[in-house]
Amino acid sequence: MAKSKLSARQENMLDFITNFISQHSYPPTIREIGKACQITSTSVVNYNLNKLENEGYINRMMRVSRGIQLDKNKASRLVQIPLVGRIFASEPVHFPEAAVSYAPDETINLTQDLVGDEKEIFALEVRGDSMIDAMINDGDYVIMKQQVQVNNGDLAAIWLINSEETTLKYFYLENDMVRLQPANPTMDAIYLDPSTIRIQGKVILVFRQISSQKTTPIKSN
Amino acid sequence: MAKSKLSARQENMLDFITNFISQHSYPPTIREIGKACQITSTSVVNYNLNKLENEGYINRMMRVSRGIQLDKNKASRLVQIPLVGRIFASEPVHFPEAAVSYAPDETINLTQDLVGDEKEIFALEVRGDSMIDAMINDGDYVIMKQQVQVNNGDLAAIWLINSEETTLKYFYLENDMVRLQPANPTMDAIYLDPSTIRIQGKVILVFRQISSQKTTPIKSN
DNA sequence: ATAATATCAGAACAAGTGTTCCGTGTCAAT
DNA sequence: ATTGACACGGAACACTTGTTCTGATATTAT
Repeated sequence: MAKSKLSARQENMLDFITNFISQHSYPPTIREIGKACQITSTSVVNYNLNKLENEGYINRMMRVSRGIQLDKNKASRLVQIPLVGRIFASEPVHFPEAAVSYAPDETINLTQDLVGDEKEIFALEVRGDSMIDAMINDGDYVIMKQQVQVNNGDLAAIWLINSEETTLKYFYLENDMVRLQPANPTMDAIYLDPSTIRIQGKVILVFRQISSQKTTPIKSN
Repeated sequence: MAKSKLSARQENMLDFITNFISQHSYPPTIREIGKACQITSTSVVNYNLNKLENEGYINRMMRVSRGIQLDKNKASRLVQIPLVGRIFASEPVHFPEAAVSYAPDETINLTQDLVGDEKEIFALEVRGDSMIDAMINDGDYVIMKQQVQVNNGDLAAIWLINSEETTLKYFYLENDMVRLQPANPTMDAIYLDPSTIRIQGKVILVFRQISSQKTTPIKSN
């Protein structure tokens, strides 16, 4: 019932089923799933389909050919995002070393429809009020993808070399100058030479937990 | 390939298939179709499925269970709407007598997704500029359903008893008074006592043929 | 190490399912 | 009346497909 991490095989199967339905508009058979996922035995496919059903990803109709329904509410898979640290204005974003397996103390669980198919995404907790011009408050969580290049219009994490601070702003490259546009429309953009910044990543999602326990503090400015 | 009128049985089947897919998200089997449509023989279902495929309403995958695809471009059926006359501002809408079979000289062919599932709908050609406040011009076609009652917000054909004219306006019943709102937002609504009007029908669709042969005339007012 | 559990493969079975063949009845045209 | 096209029903066939059984292998906990 509860969502848990799927095995690689189950993930593979769910991928295939989703694609198959969107291509054919009817679900695949057990044997079609097996063939696509390199599973020689129908019983193994059946076994993992039951797992997927117990986890709530699909519904199965007993004794009905192609009797698989994608549970639309749950079909978007759980994505476990490692919470790798905190983001301060006063220092560059610290991503963990790539290709190094590590055990994150904490993970943020979101659904795939929210964060998309991006791989290697990280969650960071925002510390301080310095991101206020990105409409991001102290305590917010930022889901980012580490990359040294972003597209125009992306909300990017940028290390300002001269002032030695990290900022989150919308990135636009215009005539060899970089325009950094705050998310807050009342604030002005800043223009910088590309050599004075270092792109650290792209923001995929920002969320804020409004807990009922603590009243939301009123910012003094 | 070309669209033609479906038999009652084929229409019934196509209805069932459409509903079945939307309910189950996988297509029905031949026998499920037969049972739902009171067809005892699978061969007859197969026979009519091939007809539906030849007419372009569905695609079939040979030897595939539940291998039916609704051709989304063609699945919306052709609806033949009898053109029963013209609509003048100076006289009530003249619908043909109900329960009397008649042979319309002309029919308007539209697809079901445009006009919905309503039965007993008629096409009327608009004559004169008097419907201009409903954004309907001379020569436009109006698809209507005859009914003596409409819901608030419906675009209704209304016979004004006192002034002896037909008008097309959005209908709102407010505090025992009827507000007739022109489609043209620059024009004011009129308020009438319900006893002074007679609802004749609900407008389902309005369309205008812009033929390349004649240039669209510029209205003088 | 040992047991318990999870995952897997192969095979066989029973039910589901599309296909095909044959015959009947209807209807319009000749 | 005869023909032909069309629609239909019944039945049988062959293939598809979900299910189940047995046993092997891998993983984890004690």
